Amino acid sequence: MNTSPPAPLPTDHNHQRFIHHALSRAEAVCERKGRRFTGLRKQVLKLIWANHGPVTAYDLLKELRQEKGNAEPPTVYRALEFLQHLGLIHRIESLNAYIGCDHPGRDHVCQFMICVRCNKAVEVTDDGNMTSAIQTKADELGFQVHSQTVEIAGICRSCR
Amino acid sequence: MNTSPPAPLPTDHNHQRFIHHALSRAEAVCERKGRRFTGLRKQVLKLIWANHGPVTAYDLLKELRQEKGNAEPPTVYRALEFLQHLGLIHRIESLNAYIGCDHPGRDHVCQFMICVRCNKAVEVTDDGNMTSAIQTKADELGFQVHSQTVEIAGICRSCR
DNA sequence: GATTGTTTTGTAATATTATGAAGAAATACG
DNA sequence: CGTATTTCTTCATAATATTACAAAACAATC
Repeated sequence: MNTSPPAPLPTDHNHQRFIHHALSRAEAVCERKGRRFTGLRKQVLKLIWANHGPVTAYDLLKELRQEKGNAEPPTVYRALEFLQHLGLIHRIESLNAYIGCDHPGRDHVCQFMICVRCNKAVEVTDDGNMTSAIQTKADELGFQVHSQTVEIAGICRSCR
Repeated sequence: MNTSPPAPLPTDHNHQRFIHHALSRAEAVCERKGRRFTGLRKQVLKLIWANHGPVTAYDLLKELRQEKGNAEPPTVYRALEFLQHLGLIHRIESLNAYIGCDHPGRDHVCQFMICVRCNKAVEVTDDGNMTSAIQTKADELGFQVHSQTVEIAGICRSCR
């Protein structure tokens, strides 16, 4: 008879590794920028990655409460703000939700394809087309770009 | 002595005409689609145009209350939803605000340059570059686009 | 290893944005 | 007309986000 613990699904296992990777990357970023990667911030980032899609601040708040008993909105919002500033997560405006960034570090414009059916969001890496289209328009208008939000809603391949 | 009423500033005058134009355009759209352009909906659309930039639902609620005494959130939100569905206004996700659409009627992707200093938002007409960049990416991913949100934040020419 | 200044976190209160549900009023339509 | 549908009002509540201030943790220096 098999007494070993149930093997985690491969995807879960991968995901665990993925989370771990994200966390060490985050640690490195903080190090480099001289900011503190405190327990709380790490915990919030971990929760964000543990969810497979965009999570709202209040989702995180609930989970945080389960893990550490107490937590109020500012706690979550502050951690989110910190992580966002360091480019470790992105906010998805059209969902009021947050998601981990696949490739923090380099400055990048960030664009999402968001499935209205399964609620997954994938961050798209721009070849430069989108960015240059935006830049061209901005130049025409004499507009100095600070940041951009590109969120495409639709149906993803697996939900079709 | 001059007893005539103070002449409105040209810009205000233009703006009045502009509002009026927007309203009749709206009326036409409703007609064409067989929807009712009720007093309330007209009033809300007028208020949106009367503001020179993006307005929030609760701004509109306040103004509505001043004009007609009573009004509750659902009243405003429903009118907004109606107008949005008909393409007469757009919602700006990053501001939780609404703004009149310059060129309703034809289906169009919609992109905004939003000034973080003066809060004005201008709707940019895409030459197709942006749209095609997005479409290309979507095709790559097998993603079927429903709608897109492109919001560029920065400093506009006159605020530089 | 105490002191001091800075950053981070906790907590309570409140502000802002948005939706649900039930019934009344207005309108369309046979 | 009568009746079906849509729209509007109202009250209630949910969801999202911020302010303000106190306490705790930390880091840097003496």
